[in-house]
Amino acid sequence: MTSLKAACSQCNLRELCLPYGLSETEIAQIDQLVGARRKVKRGHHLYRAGDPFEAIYAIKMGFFKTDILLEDGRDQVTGFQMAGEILGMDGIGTDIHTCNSIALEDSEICIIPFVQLEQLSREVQALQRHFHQVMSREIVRDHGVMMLLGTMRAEERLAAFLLNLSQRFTARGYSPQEFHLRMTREEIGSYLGLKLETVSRAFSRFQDEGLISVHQKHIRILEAAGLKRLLNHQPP
Amino acid sequence: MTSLKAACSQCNLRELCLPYGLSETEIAQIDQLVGARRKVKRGHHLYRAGDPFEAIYAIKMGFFKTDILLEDGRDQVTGFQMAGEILGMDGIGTDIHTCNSIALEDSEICIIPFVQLEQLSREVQALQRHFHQVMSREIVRDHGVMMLLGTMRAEERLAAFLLNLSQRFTARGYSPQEFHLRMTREEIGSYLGLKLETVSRAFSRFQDEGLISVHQKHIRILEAAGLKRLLNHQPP
DNA sequence: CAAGCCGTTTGATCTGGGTCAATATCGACC
DNA sequence: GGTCGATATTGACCCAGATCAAACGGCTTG
Repeated sequence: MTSLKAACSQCNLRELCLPYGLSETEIAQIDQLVGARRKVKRGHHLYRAGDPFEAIYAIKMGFFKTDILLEDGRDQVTGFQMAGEILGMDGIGTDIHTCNSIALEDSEICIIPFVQLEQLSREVQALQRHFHQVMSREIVRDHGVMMLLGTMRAEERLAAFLLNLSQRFTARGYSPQEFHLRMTREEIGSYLGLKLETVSRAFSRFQDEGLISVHQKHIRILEAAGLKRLLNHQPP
Repeated sequence: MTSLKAACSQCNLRELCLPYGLSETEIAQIDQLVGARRKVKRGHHLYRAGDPFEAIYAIKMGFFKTDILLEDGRDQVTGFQMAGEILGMDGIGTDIHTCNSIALEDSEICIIPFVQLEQLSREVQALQRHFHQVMSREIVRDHGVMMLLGTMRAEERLAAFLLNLSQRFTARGYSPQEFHLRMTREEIGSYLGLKLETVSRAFSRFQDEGLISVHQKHIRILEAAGLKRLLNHQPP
């Protein structure tokens, strides 16, 4: 575990991340707060369900998934997180993490000790506000996933998933059309409530229809409008 | 709209609600904060998707559902809320509510203006802490629903739903075995990602197996252990 | 570069829950 | 107390996606 001192003030993600909307002087205060950086190798846990909760984490670079494991062995991926996004808020409620957070590629995160975050957000109103917004957005995102799992058919789910990834990559300065998936078909399936074969078939069908091109984990979106059309169309 | 002054200090829900864990003097401060009570008649909205966000709401008495409506007409119930629970946190992220909140029976809520809540929680650490816990628990609850929608079969979903309701009624001093559902089969189905016929059939099957007795909206749990067994069993 | 091992694709078949339809029951309102 | 619309139950049939199975491609590793 390497630990460089983090510095939000130097970070090009600050407009996507926790410091969003803060003034220069306020960001300087956050620099104090953010403890250290930590590297997490691909496949390693950032935290596990059951771990005591001490901090939330901002992704400096890399890609994560969170999942929940039931006693009977079934598991569910609850989210994929990329640079600038916040991990660990599941632990605040009970002081114990309730899911696992696993790096899908070699990653680096900033540790934000929670006691100090609360302390500072009692002093810096804009920070308090923004932290509440981050939590609320997580709730709204989860509602979106519930919608997806509860009402959409397989192809709609995958289309929604691809468009969501595309949009998030775009916000980070990458191409909206072209990206490579960090997760396996099985992980996508778990997130979308589908089996990996169904995910694979849906990819193939999208490709046949000329909406995307797929080669393994490499995705190119050829016709975003076609994917969007899938979403707003009622199932038969 | 009737508006009585609320008084957390007098409220028998305070140990379930926002004031949880606060001292007498701190609760007195909350009394200042909580604006007014408001009655919401059965079938009426507390707020709608698109409404500007101004306050969160604590349910004083009654029963609510939240739902999301897609442009194409599909909708999904995202939750059912009962006395002592908090509504409206979906609006914090964007300053606009993202779902509808509808009373399923004549209800009464306490209005907690959000600006003032943030103000006071900058001063009262225990309040800040608890509010963060409430939000985090909402996230964890949503993960549970994702798990349910993503990995469970129809009967498991319904069993989980009944046990969850039972547990929440118990926490409010009602019978764990006997309660009446405030929502229709269709609303249960929407929440659980099932059609109303499937919900109805699952109820009938539970009744045939002697696990519960159902008469319309009246439920009596006869063998909670049997329902729990359904949950921890892997699907074939 | 051969051997293995994942991860992925594709085909064939099966099934849980959706769909469609008919009937039953309840509660609200004249 | 009778009518009507909303809610619930039950049956018959069907299909999207699961399951089972086989083969393939791209890596890592010796």
